[in-house]
Amino acid sequence: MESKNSFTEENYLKAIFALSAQFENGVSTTAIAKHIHTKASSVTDMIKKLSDKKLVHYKKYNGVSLTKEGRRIATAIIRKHRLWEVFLVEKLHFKWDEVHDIAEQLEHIDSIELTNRLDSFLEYPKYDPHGDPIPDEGGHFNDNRRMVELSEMNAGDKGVIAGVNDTSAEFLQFLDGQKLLLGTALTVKNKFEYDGSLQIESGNKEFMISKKVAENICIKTA
Amino acid sequence: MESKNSFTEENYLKAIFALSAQFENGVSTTAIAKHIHTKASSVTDMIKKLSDKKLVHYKKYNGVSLTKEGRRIATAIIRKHRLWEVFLVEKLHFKWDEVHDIAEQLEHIDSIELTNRLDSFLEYPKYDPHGDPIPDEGGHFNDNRRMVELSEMNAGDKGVIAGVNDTSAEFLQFLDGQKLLLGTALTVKNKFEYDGSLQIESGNKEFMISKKVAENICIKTA
DNA sequence: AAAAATATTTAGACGAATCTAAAAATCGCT
DNA sequence: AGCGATTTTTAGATTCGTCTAAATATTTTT
Repeated sequence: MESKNSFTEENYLKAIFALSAQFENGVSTTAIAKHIHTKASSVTDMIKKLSDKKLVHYKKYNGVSLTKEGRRIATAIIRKHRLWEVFLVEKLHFKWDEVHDIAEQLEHIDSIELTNRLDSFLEYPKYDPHGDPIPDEGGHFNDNRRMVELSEMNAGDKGVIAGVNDTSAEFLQFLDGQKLLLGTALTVKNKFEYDGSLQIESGNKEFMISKKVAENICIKTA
Repeated sequence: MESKNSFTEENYLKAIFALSAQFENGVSTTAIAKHIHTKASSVTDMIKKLSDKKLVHYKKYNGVSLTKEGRRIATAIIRKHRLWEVFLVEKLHFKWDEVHDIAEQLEHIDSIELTNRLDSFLEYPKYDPHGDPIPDEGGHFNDNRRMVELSEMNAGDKGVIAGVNDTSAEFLQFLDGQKLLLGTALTVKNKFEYDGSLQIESGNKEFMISKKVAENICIKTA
């Protein structure tokens, strides 16, 4: 029996999933609070509810992690979010930095049939417009690519922009202004060790990128 | 300043709009309660809130009607609902009787830009798969369709059942048995001139209708 | 190892949306 | 006009998600 989780519960599960990548041994209350812009006490309350529903493992003062069922729900939401992003960019011609807020709403639409038909309509895309892999119906992320941060690359290396670590509107607009779009091919011409900045060639232009920016650009390398 | 109405508020506004067609001089509390499957006391509470927000006109014991702003919001939701229904049927190949529940969710997605791009993607449809007119961005329903008797239609014509000439119990029961209800969309597949009978497709079924029956069914056609 | 700083949980309250039960107003009928 | 039936509103309780403030546990520093 599907008991129909609220949007709020789904957002907590999604946040815990996202943070689980960084905090391997249980996600902290404050990390979640920061991530969803709420207070630690609210997080504790919600975690208790999710724990009662057996969607998270929880022991007081010990951090939280998803159960199998919790992970299933979280990946289903991510699948929906990313499929809708593909739809918005490829069919409705939104720019890839405009779609997040809308997808954030669409991801909660509850219909497995809809999700699978959307997947088919979009011809089973493997990656969303930000370069993030789209899990299959079973929740599996099949990403065979080698992704490195631009900051890890060296002079002479080539690659294609396939994602970002910072998804804030400011950063995305900055990239857009620099014409650093997804799928943009680039070559590292030079790396300056004293401040970690990189000289980049893309298309016919050359320009400098700071270490901080380079750490937030993910490159798919051959 | 858009103050962001809750899903619940939006559903009340939609219900009041729908019921306003029948109950010309103010919609009753119980009518709304029946329509949204809730209790009259809940309706009274919500109406007070909507009245405070100036979305409905309300005087105790006197029924309720939409203000200009309330009507604007209601038609915007109907516009979204019907556009999404077109998307689900035409692009994702749902059948027209499967889409209501999903559209009921999608209609609350908050993005004017999304709605207008969807409209454009669908090539500005005038009617939804149930034959109901889709209002424009200004909330105007431009329904130019004529009412004709089914017997006047020809092969290839599409329309929606909008009335009957014969109101006898026998005839209405016959229609009910054939699932030819008000609002049912249908297509004329073939017309046989020697007896005036028609081959009709409705939903996923096909069947024959005699000239006599066809003369008593009124169709709204584009 | 004790004190200070930080993280987490508890306690208590609030607004939203709902319900039940009861009171008040209106309607319908003779 | 008045009485009963129906409709509508009020009063009070409940659940959900949130908050602040205070209490408790853990971690860091000295």
